[in-house]
Amino acid sequence: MPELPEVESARAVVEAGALGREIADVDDEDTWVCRPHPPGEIRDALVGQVLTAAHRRGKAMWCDTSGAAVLGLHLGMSGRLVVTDAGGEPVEGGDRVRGLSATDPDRDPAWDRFTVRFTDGGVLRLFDKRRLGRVRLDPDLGRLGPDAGEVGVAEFRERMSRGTAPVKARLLDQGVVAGVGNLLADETLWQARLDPRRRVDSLDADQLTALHRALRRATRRAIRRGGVHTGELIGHRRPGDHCPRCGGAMERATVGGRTTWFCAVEQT
DNA sequence: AACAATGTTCAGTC
DNA sequence: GGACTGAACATTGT
Repeated sequence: MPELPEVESARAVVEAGALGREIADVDDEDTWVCRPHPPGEIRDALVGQVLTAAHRRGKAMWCDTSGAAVLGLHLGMSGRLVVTDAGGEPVEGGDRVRGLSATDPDRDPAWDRFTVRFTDGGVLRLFDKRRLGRVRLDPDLGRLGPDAGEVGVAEFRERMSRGTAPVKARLLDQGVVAGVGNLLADETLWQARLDPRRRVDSLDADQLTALHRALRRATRRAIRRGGVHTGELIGHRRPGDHCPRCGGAMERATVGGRTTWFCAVEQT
């Protein structure tokens, strides 16, 4: 699930429910998710501290603590954050679409990959079926581009137009602009009526400006509505589907290594 | 059973 | 060295 909008939801949940509570214990035994930290290293850095702020840039999220550590959280392909209060009730915050309640049958505890327990009985957990999420101390954010929902038009044009890659591949490059995933990229390119396979050096200034506007619109709209799966193009990504705007056949391709759906009539 | 999956990274190849 | 591509990563769902 997680692209920028989902991560923003997760960040809001942490901000609303996990700040200022003393950390009693941490389960960091999953050495794959917590690599390169050996078991106990993250726990030792967090126990006795409180989280003081929750930040996000693109799909990267991190928490400041009262100690020296910064806690980096990445949801990967399928990760979600669940914060529960002392009574085990999930904290509401940003995830309006499918909250994972404590009683949700979908919430197999075997998929808890990282857990922070607070002294008041509350819990913050990373729930991740595919285990591609990542927890680490002092994450390196230096290679991330500006956030996709915040980047200005001039900087966007300058960063996007460099090189010769297909425009979708460039959108997915987190070092160019941070936060765009496969679904948001398809949605954005569809809104901008651009062929995902087009090389960035073939785009003129007007098209780059339109792409910027489409990206910010799609990103902010998805945040507002609770996720990328609220986009207009979702549900039109199967063989035989049609463009919700013009009715033309949706076409499938592989661009930037990802399955790509676009309207072959309108996206040129 | 084979393949795709909303992400990142690393090994290759220009 | 930079830009770019494709496979690998771990696991689940179709």
